[in-house]
Formats: sequence, C-alpha cells, structure tokens
Amino acid sequence: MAAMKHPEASEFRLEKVLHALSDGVRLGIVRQLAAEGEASCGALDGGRPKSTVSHHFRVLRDAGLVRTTTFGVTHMNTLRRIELDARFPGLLAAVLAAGEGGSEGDPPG
Amino acid sequence: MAAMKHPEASEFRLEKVLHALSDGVRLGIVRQLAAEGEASCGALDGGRPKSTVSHHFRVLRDAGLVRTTTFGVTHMNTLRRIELDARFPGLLAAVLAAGEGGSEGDPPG
DNA sequence: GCCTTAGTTCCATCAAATTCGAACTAATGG
DNA sequence: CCATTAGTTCGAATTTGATGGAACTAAGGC
Repeated sequence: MAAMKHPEASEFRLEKVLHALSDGVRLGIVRQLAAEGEASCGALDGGRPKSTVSHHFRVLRDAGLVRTTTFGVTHMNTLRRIELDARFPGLLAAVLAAGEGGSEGDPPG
Repeated sequence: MAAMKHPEASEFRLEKVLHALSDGVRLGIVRQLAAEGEASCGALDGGRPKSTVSHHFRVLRDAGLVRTTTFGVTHMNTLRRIELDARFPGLLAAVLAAGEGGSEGDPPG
C-alpha cells in the first residue's frame, strides 16, 4: 500500500517539530487529532484545497507528529503521542494544553 | 532609555513562540540564556554580524520569550520564564529539556 | 564636542514556505 | 475496463524569513 515514509522517534528533530507546530493550519489539525483520536485528511481540510492540506500533512509527518495509515482509499491520521513524549517529554502536552485564547483571565462572575 | 516594546503575557501567541523557537540560532540563544540567566546581545552573537543577531533578538522579544533591558550602553537579555510558564505551562521547560541529541540510546558498553 | 561601544534600523538579496490548480496514482465498485 | 473517491506530486506564483552591509542612535568617557 505504498506506506509513506515516517521518521523514527530517534530521528525527530526539535526544530522541525516546533516549526511544524508554528503554523495555524497545522496546529489546528494537531489539536483536532488530539481531540478526536484519529481522522482522515479530508475530515480535517477545513475547506482548503487538497494539495494544500496534503502539504501540511506531509510537514506534520516529516516532523514525526502524525502517522498516516492507509485503509482502502482513505488515509487515517493519528498523533504519535507516545513516541513524541518519549523523545520530547511534555512538549506536545504543553502545546495542546496551551489551547485557546489570549485573554483568558476573564471569568464572567 | 527608549525601552523597546515587549508584549504582555496575555498577548503571547503560541504560534509565534513556536516559530521563534523553531530556528537553530534562536534556540541556541534561548538555551544559553536558560543556562546563564542573563547575557548581552554581543555575548550571544556566535560571531554573526550585529544586524543578524539583532534580528533574532527582535523575533524572540516579539514572541515574548526574552526581555531586554538597557544598562548603559549594554542590552541585557533574560528569559521571561515566569510569564511564559504562566501563559503556556510546561512549554519552555519541555523545549529546554528536549535539549541534546538525536540518537541518545547509544550507551558505549 | 568628538570618539568609542553596543545595538538598532534600513535596505537589498537570497532561500524557504505557503498556496493552489492540474495532472497523476491507488483502491473500490459496477 | 471505466468511473469514483481520496489523496499525492508537480509546477508556478506569492509570501515570509534569514543574512549581512551601511548608516544611524544612545550612553559614556575624555
């Protein structure tokens, strides 16, 4: 099934991971994968053209952030959480926890 | 002393921080600042021209990673660890811990 | 006031990333 | 075999970022 190339955990490079995460589209994909466990490329395209989305997935794969598996005609993506955490402990967790806004110190009551 | 502009912690943007850290030169600066506590721009230039170094410090400042204070003719830089950790808990620690090699599972014996 | 030091700003250049259309490939169904 | 679906690869246009030289600014010292 022409499984695409994924780096081993020992080949992960911090700068590459950080760069992959420094883009809004990709960060959104990663967050959604973290929330949903797995998803196809198409389910995460946000209305963008296929070639653009494919490019972002490639960056994420090359950095070691996601693993893509082929199921028939669909490509399923998952976060490589365990391997990432082994190589860069706490990093992904911190990025995912960082989450949302810029002014969150605003409780309503 | 024309104190240069630093964003408030609430203005920190995750993508900007990750982008700032995704460059080797800047990551080196951040690591050295983490190790030494504080340093002037010149002490961290690594032999690069001043304009280049100044550019990198600006990126780091704009992202909220470092604070630059003017002492006479010298600009002293420190990591904004507390504020960073308040806004993105564990992130900087994870990046600094990530540290070193790519194939560290290589004990000699 | 003039010189030096430390860094910034301006400008141009070159390299790397992002975007997206169009053509291609792989798997499935009739 | 032909059509469809899901995604990749190619190629080009645009944007963003890195680098570094030259001129500038701010603080001190003489």
